[in-house]
Amino acid sequence: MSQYIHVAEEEGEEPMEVPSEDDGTLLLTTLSAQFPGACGLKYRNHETGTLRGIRLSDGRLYPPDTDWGRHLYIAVFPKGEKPPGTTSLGDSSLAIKSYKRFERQKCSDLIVLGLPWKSNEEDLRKYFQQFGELLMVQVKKDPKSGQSKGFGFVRFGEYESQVKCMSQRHMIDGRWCDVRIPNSKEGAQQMMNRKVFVGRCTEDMTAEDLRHYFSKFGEVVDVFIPKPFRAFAFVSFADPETAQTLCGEDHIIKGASVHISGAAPKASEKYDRRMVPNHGHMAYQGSWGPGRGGNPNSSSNMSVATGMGNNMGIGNLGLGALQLNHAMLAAAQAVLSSQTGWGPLGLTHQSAGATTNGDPLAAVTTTAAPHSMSASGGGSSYAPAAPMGGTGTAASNGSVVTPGAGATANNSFLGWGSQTTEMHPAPVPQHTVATSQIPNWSSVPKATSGWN
DNA sequence: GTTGAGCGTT
Repeated sequence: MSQYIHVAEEEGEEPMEVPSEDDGTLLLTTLSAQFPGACGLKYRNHETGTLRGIRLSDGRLYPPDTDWGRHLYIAVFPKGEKPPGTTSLGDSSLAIKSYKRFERQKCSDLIVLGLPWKSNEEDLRKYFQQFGELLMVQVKKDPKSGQSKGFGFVRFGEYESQVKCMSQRHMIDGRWCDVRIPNSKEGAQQMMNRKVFVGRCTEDMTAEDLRHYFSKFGEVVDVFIPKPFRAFAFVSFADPETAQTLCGEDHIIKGASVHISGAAPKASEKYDRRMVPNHGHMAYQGSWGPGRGGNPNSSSNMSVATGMGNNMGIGNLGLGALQLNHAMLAAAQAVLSSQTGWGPLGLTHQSAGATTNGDPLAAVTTTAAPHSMSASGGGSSYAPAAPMGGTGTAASNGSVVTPGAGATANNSFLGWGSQTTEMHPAPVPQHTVATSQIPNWSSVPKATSGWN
């Protein structure tokens, strides 16, 4: 049962409506798309006068009662920090720019899919500058004919712009277009520094145990425990800073001392294809789930296989620590090579359960009203990559309109059917799109971990 | 001059 939840950045400030999912939960990604950096929700309990926290699990916020009611919820930010200044994301202020979180979260190139053949780089720039400063705009073309291939790339100067841009679909020159993180090395790299390797795990540590333990340090977006038991795990955080802070530390979990280090193999400081076995087959392929973002692996291994229980003593005691570490490193490399961060290949290790989405980088699940752009007067095919104009705002672009305001809109975004210009008065909630875009994971080549 | 899921000559 989906509903709109009133959320404000602070008590007394203007609330914004954010939509819940059909199951009544609110995706953290939905929240963070509107409140970048937010890690939770709270509200004032008028019976006690105190603030009450909202339960967060697996990237989902759960309603305090049977539903969210009419409470005014307050976005919670890490360590009490919040972006100073503005409450809305409409303007990219310097204040927000200085907010730590945005310094850590780097922009990546974004692929724009579904462009009209006629759209050129100038068209793209005109449209996308409403989200913020653009550092790059490209329309991929056939070298000979100059004809557009129907997709392109953009890059924003500020992460805030990127998040905002990815939280919706886009009407560009009469077609609905999608903006996604490309399946590139860069994306995998960005994910890598959010993931830590947890060595010396014991078999009684479940994914839930690890998630619960590490949530003390920051939002955990994924826990991966290889099966069968291999005495290590991977924990991924929403904030790379959290992961990096933990690196090198020893922690006691369930009475055992685990060691935390970077998930990327130390042999290669920079993640490099040449270091990865089987790279020819699936390096980076599908590192980012097409269409919906999120993590196919997320919390899908809440139970740990116990088939190798009898071997535990051997692994922990019989072998020397160095050997074990080597074994763990080798296993970790094997797992990483087949996972490449967050690839669908992870599903070969564990069951494909419900996915969560705690990753603002891949936040495409929000339901913000799509913007649209009427066909602006055709310009030249090639727009020089360009004067980085000032930070554009929606208001500065007269050609930007919203469907709700009677602009050209259609319902063809329900599928990739005809992109007609049929008028449609009320846009359908966007989250209906996400489910229609869940890819067919089974089409992905199978990986070999090297340990099985 | 057609087409509509995808992933970038640098």
